[in-house]
Amino acid sequence: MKARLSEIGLTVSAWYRAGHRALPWRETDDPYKILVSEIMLQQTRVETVIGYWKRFLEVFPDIASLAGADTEQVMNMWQGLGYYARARNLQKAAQMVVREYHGRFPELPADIRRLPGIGAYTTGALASIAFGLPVPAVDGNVLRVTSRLLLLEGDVGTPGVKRGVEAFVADMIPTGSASDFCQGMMELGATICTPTSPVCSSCPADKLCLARKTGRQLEFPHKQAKSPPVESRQIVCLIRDESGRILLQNRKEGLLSGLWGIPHFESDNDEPDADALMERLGLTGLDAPEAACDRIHPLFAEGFVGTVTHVFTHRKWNMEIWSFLWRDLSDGPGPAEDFTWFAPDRLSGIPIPEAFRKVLRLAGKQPPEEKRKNT
DNA sequence: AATTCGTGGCT
DNA sequence: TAGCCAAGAAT
Repeated sequence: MKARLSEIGLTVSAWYRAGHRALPWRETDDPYKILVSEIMLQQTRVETVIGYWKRFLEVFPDIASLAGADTEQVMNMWQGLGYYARARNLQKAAQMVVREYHGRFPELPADIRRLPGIGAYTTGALASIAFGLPVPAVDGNVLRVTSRLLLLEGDVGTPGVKRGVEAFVADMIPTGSASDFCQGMMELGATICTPTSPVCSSCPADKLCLARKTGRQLEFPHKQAKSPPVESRQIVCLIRDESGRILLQNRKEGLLSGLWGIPHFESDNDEPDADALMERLGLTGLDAPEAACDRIHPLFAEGFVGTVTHVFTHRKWNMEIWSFLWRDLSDGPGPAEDFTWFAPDRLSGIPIPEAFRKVLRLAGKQPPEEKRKNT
């Protein structure tokens, strides 16, 4: 078996050396820049990452600049990329490298693994790509490729099977070619050994693949189906003041934390519930359910704007947008501390997730803002 | 082990 | 089109 694994490793690394896609992070040997690419690439497509990676490194060209940056600006560079905990963990990792390793990126896999946001895969990727160490980097590509090559019957979603694959892959790594092999396995999965239509006739490991030999390529990898997103009805409250500014909340935890959001709450009622909105805004000094339409109340309901749907990995928001005017009634109470008023022309400069940008576009509070392109 | 955490492209 | 999926990690 080991001879077989070793032959696969030599074949894949040689294939990678002979030719591969030119990706920008393959033109550097700076561990920091490679780290940024690896974090961005987690569960994210290459084409999407390219533009973000270039822009990010223009603003944070080295690990010290990222460590010392304003977190809001880091989130801003990440806006639209998703999985925002990655951005906050990346900055924490940068700060840890600066503080505990004097800005010198740690080479020991055990040290790399301790950095926030870096798990088994990213540790292997950095160790092998940036430092040439023989450490397995098992991502979704490698799970698929390996499960096909070896006809692995286990569910690749389970930690046990994944550890088993790591052991197999570790025995594939050719001496002195850890980087080419690591990237070769992923390149193979991304360009040849694809999920639904593998091009086996072009595969360098054609003769070594047990799935190919038995015509069972599409049966692998085995994985259990994910449960569909849970739907909910969200009442989204677009609140502007008399000077046209919009009220946003800095989200502190859970979904979309670290980004600015439009005040909203889950509801199954037909009309927006004034009590729920008051509670959402932290306005405990006021009462009366009818208050949202009362003339002496700061919040004046202007009416229904429209609906927006947004699907997250495991949630689906069916948003109903309602418009309110916040009237300055001299001494009245204001929104809670995590709320801030923003002029419409400031919205393009702060991190706001796609779900709420859709709402802003619907309401015409923000220019359509051309989609970021890879340049 | 099972959930949580975004977004966009593709079938 | 509704679901699947992408260079996963944290809890």
